Amino acid sequence: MPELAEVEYYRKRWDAGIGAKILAAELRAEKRIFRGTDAHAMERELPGARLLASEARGKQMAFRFSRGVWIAIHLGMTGRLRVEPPEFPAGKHDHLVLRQKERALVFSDPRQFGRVIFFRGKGEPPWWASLPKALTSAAFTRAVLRDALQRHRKLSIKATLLLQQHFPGIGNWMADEVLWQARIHPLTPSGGIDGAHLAALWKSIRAVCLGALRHVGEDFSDPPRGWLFHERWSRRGKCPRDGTQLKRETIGGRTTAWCPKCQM
DNA sequence: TACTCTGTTGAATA
DNA sequence: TTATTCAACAGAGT
Repeated sequence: MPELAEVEYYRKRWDAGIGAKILAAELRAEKRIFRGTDAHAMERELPGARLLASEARGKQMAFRFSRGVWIAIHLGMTGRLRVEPPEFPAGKHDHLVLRQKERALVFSDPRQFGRVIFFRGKGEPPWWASLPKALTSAAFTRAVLRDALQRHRKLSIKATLLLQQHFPGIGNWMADEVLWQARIHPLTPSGGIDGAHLAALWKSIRAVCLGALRHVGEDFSDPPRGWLFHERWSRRGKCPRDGTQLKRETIGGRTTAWCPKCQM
C-alpha cells in the first residue's frame, strides 16, 4: 500500500517517541526485513540512544537518534508503523519493536517486502543523502520532468511514473490519478509527451502529491471527492468526469485503471 | 479447498 | 543503458 502520503502518515506515528530513550530493540536478525544490514549492531547500539527526529523522502523514511545512530525504513507493500503500550508483546509480523519507558514503537510487515537499514557514524548516511528531491520541491521543474521522460522515451508513461529515481513516492494508485487528472493515456510512450501535455502532467503530479499529503498524509482520510481514487479499485468503476466505464489492464506490470474517453 | 489478486522493488535476463 | 519478467512473502477475496 504505502505510497508518498501513507508513508508520511506512518512516519508521524512514531513522533510520539521523539525525545525518549530506547531501552531495548527487539528483532530477529535473520528476517528478510533486515537483508543487507547489520541487524545485530542495531540490536546492540539502539538501546541508550534517544529518538531525535524523523523525515520521509518519497517512500523512504529515516529516524535519527542520538550517538550518530540512524535507521531507515521502507514499508514495501504491507509495512506499517504504530505505537503500542510499553509491555506490548510482539506479534507474528512485528519485526522490530523499540521499547521506550512509556510506549513501544512497532514496525510490522506481513509480506516482508519492506526493509530496515541501520547506520552509525558522523553526518547523514550516504544512502539517505543521495535520494532524489521531492516532487513538491522547487527542484522538480518542467525541465527535470522532460529529462526523465526522454531518458525513458520508449517506456509507457504509466511505467515511467513508477520509477522512484525520478518520481519518488509515486505508487500505483497515484500514477493512475496523475494520468487521469492530466488526461493522458497510460500507454502513451513517455517520449511523446511534450508541450501542453507535459505542462498538464507536471501540474497534475504536483496536485496529486499535495492533495494526497493533505488528506491521506494528515489523518489517513481519503483523497478529495471527484478523484479517480474512489473508482479505480472496483471492476465497475466509472470516470468521475464523464461516467464512462473505466478500463482496467496490466501496464508496466501493474493493474492500471483509466478512462477510455477522456484519456488520450 | 483451490486459485487469483495485491498500493513494491530489486535481481536476472534480453 | 534501458526494458521486461519474475520472485521475495502473506493474507484477502472469489
